Amino acid sequence: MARLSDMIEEFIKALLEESNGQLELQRNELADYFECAPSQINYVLATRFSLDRGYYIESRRGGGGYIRIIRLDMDNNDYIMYLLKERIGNRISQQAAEDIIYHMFNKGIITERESLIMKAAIQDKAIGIPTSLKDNVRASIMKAMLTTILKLRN
Amino acid sequence: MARLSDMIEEFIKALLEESNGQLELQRNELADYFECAPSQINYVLATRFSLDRGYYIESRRGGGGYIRIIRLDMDNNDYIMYLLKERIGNRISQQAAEDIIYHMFNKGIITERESLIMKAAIQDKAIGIPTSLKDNVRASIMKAMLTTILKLRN
DNA sequence: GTTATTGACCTTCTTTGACTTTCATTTTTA
DNA sequence: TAAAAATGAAAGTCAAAGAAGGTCAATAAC
Repeated sequence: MARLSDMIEEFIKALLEESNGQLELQRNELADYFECAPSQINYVLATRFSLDRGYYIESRRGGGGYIRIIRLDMDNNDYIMYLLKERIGNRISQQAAEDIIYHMFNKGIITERESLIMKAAIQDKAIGIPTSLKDNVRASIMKAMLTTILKLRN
Repeated sequence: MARLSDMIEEFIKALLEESNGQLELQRNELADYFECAPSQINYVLATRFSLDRGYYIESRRGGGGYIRIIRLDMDNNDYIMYLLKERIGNRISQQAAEDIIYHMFNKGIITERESLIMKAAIQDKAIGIPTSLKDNVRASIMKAMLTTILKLRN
């Protein structure tokens, strides 16, 4: 017997196929359809549609809420995926982050303006908390920005 | 599902477009038109036409009352200076920061891509430290990015 | 022993309605 | 007839209900 998670995964992938790699769905609706707990959907999204696997998820709560799933083009984004999955872990120094940003600009992944804005955001001075945590916060901000860029390049 | 709030927002924005950035309306009339509670209009004004998003509201009660919505139009450099020197102090919430970024995009100070990168950098999730400090770090990052943008413009 | 499933509880955003305040107009009243 | 009171016509406020999605830990299945 096929596992529920797998069935939901297949279902979503079929929808993504039909809809050109981007779709919006209602969590409760989908849970109803599969007669499962709504949180089952979150489980499937977390395990099968993670960033690692090349998907980006955004959602909104409240009336008119939704879950949006975006399939990322991994092939054309090797470098960013490498940065997210391997290069940047829990911590990164300002110098290393700047080098990465500079490199992205050189490769034409981001504009010069974008590179300057990003550099501003990851400066020691901007983060301004005890040094022990700075590199952690920087890594986290850096990954958030990179993830957004990944989405943009789709 | 289309949210009522969004429909009302769009409607008002269209009216503003037609009327050169300033308009007067009757709360009850608009509520009638959308068949909703009058206070729904207040909700839309508070969430979508806030100062941070670049609108100013005045109103008058009683017979012949009205609500006036004014789209603010400040010189872009002045606006950034205002943000740096007055609006953003030591702390700022994610919502307020997002509203400001949205407004800057609307005014053409930054591109959409830049706005998304900036939003990524100031998310709660990206900053990821004790809540008590988040707003401080966000204010600091926000100001660093704005300072860079200001430089770019001169 | 890892992967799935469920359910209880939480957070966010929207919508509604009851009650309040303000202002203009009309009606009383000294 | 001028001040005061009543009336009605707005808009404002706030809390509760409703409508989503999120989290996490306990169990179940493999």
